[in-house]
Amino acid sequence: MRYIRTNEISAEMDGKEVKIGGWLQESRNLGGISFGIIRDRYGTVQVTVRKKESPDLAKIIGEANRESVLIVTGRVSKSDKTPRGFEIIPNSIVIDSSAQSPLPLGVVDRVSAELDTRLNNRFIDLRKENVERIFEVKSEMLFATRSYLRSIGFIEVQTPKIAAVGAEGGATLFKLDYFGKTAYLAQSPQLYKQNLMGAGFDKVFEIAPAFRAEASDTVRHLAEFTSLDVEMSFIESSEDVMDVAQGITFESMKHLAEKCKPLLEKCGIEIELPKLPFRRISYSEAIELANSEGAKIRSGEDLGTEGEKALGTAVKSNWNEELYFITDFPTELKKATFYAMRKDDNPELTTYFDLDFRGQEIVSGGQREHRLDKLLAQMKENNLDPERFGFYIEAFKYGMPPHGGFGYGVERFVQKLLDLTNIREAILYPRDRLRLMP
RNA sequence: GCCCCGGUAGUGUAGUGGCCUAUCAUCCAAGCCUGUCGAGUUUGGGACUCGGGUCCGAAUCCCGACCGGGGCGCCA
Repeated sequence: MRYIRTNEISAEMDGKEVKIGGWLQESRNLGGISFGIIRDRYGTVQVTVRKKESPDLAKIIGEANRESVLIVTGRVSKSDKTPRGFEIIPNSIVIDSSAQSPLPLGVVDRVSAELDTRLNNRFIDLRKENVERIFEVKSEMLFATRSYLRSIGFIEVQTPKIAAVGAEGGATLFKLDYFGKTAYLAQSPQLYKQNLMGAGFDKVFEIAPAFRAEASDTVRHLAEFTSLDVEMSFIESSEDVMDVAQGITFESMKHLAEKCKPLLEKCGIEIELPKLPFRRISYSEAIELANSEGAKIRSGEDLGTEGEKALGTAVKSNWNEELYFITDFPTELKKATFYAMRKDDNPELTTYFDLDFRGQEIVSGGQREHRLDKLLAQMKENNLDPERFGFYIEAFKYGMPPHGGFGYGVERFVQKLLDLTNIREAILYPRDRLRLMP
């Protein structure tokens, strides 16, 4: 007999024999009757045992520790005394895999646990319905993203995660021994996806881990995160690139709002689709807006965390919007981004933008400098040796189209969308400065 | 890297030098109750991170170690 999932059973199946497997969420032992609640990823069902009729089965339910895996075969019985309108009257209950007691973490206890405790026991934490849902949302978001990008002609690629050079300096690179040579974990597919523009792959995207050895210990940083990278050729300006970042965001939200209603209901959130196009706010306007909400940022200064948050508040109160671009970043602030194209008519400004969601950066990108002489000059400003970037530079010598792209923080999007206080909740097994296990 | 803060049963907490034989909830165990569904009810169980110090006396004060949380810088 094949297993049936809890969501596949209904009151209409009254009388039918079924086999279910799941975790014993709780058992209630009353005078002459016992209830066992069996849970799988889809929900719960109640198994009801009358002690007089089945003393042996009542004993098994009573003896099984919470969270043990039970296999129950029995008959579906229509009942108006249960929330789902039916229950299972078992003819067999097997404790297939017993759970030790006490549990390191309760799945349905009426006390919360600290994130650290939860992460230390992540496999149990993930049994919680509201925790598991986060990853369903993430999965749906990536599904919608792939569908959208493919529908507008992008192909999905995979670039190396072990590399000899990083895109931005060495401070944030994880060093590793590569057959006696020094290599690094990729902090970004930046150089490779640009290289692919030279190869003629005019629209590519990649969804892959990126590694940052930043000593950033915050609720929005991870040492390993999922980077959604896009790169595209023959663009007129960074506006073309922004449209795609906007499209991914919008289509993901639309997919969730329209195709995943039960999931969103379970998450307790409602998605209000953002207006298109997303508001474009220039860097200098952003400072004024942030300052109007109490930030104290001088012109030319970086917005900083405080400024970003204040800007989010300002945009919300002025226009009731939560997704917006910050454009025209000053060259002074993007100096380290040697591949960023500066505006031809005003070299003090770059073509770079951020996409912020409720006061937090989730996307960063822009048009790249594809003209070799300018690129080399910008590398020189950063004291970077082009020799070290061999394969990257070579591609610019043999026909490189105008192009641009961005990096999109998948966990950051999920975090903001679901209003999670810590980004670690948006990744199964977070890696941060202190955590390498599990 | 810098700045703040914390570590008490399995989980989450109360506790600011003697009233601590350490609070409450959850949890666990046993009992009662034929329909629970945050079940109810009775009884019971379980903890001061480690090392040093101050003091008549330390969960409480000091030092160190280890572990963790938040903020900033930076970024996705």
